[in-house]
Amino acid sequence: MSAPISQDELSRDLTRRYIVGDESVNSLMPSARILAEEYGVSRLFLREVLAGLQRQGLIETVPGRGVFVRKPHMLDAARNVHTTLRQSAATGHNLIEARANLEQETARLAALRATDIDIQQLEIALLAFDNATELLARAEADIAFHGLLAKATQNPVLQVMFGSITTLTFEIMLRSLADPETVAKGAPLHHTILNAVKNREPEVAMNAMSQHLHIAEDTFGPDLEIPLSEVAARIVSDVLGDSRTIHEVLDQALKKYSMDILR
Amino acid sequence: MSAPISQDELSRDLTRRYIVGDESVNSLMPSARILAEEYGVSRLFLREVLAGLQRQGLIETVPGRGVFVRKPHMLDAARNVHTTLRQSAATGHNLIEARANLEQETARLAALRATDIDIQQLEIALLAFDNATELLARAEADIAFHGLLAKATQNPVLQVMFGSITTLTFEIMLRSLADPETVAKGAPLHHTILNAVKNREPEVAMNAMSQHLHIAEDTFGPDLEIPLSEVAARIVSDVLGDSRTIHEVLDQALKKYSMDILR
DNA sequence: TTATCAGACTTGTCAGACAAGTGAGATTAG
DNA sequence: CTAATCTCACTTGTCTGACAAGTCTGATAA
Repeated sequence: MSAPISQDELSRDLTRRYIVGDESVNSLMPSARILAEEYGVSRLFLREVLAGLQRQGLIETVPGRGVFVRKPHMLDAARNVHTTLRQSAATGHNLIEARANLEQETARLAALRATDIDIQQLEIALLAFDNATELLARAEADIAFHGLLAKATQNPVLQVMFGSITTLTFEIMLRSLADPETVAKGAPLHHTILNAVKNREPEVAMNAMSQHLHIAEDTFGPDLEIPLSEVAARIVSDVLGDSRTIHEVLDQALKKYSMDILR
Repeated sequence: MSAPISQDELSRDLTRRYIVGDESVNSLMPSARILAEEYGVSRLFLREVLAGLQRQGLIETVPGRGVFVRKPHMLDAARNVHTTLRQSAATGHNLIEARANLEQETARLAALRATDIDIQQLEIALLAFDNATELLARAEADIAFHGLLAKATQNPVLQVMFGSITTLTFEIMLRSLADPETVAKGAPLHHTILNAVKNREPEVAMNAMSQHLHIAEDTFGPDLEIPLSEVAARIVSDVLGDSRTIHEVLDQALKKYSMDILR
């Protein structure tokens, strides 16, 4: 007589057995039917556990094929954080304040630690930003540039912290970058930052980032103090329509610029 | 003839209908049977959608009672981020670097904006920290103190960013606070920080926080450069055993100190 | 007035079934 | 012999109907 296993226990056990170390990534787990039988639970019960693991980005279930082990992506975590932020009363001012602190340090550390590959990828993103004619393409290149800087710090914790506000940041970029004046004033600072990273000048990179982030403050005007949730919802539906979610767009954009952070 | 609704669409529609604004919090949603019938989907399908909303902390299903609307808690987001961090190669050095940047700014802003209530709650947490005899109790008070500082910034974005590394931070605290010397050196700085907050001295608060965070660096020694996931897993099983998860403990601890951030 | 209890709810779980997608191996046409 | 096709055994996704367990309400009885 053994007590029935809980979802949490089963989840932990599956993780221990199949999701450990990098060598297990992309491997195929036993089918849900077999696992359910093995643990003496119904397939439905096991499915709920698998759904939990999938939301954490640990696995991916493919219809007709099976369950694959995956390495969690920065954005897997970001998705849920975004919900919390959307429900909060956070304003544009709050976001800029938080970003300023995080990204100044990010720029500083990137200037100290960026690898040649990091710099190459930053150049690609920056070129795409300059050449972009569409709002969406410009925003994609912009968020990629900032994300790649986070990657260049070589610090996973900073990357995840940046990831946690990435979706909201992207939404706000869609607003800022619609204003030509903001683009005109902000674009040169991207180059200043990248040059400082190349020349290993942490202080220069940090200051340029500070200026860059505070440009948005001017253009936002009165919107700076109203909840971002309202602003963001309106922008997203305007730019994307109802076909694609913000997460899908963002996921695709980051892949495009080799932003395989933490993957 | 209408196309069958997707989980995402249903999720969004439910959110729009029942989970908007603060007045809907704690309200009771229609039963799963009724909702399923209304949308023309099976109860199972609707359950999966509800499970997704529950994981985001937007609702809470109570057996025998129904589905209640909830406001997402800082830790709802933290749970998933923690998974990503655990799977990453983050080291103690990475965490301290990220915390130093975030929490120095947090201390500075708290000194500028803390309300009387914030200060009262900080005092309670600090008193509990000083009087704690057990390791777990000390860690609970410690994480609460730092979380309350984040709350005192009045910035939801900073709170969520702190939340995203709270679980990992808590795990590491369980290690640091086991060392008497670290406790002896760190404890006075808590008082320095709180006094600076009371006296509205942002620079003093920031510097004290900086010192406080870098004390841990000395005690970690060689462990500073090995993946935190290994260190954390060992500590947690030692202190908690297998009965309670780290999330349960943390959730309870934060409730104890009125850390109803974002709730 | 108070205590008890039956019944009508709720969510959680189960078993069995079928649809849709995938892939490998057998089969067939060239 | 080669290559295209097809069958079939897998996979996950979903549905239906059923029952257990918890909870609340209101009628009933002491």
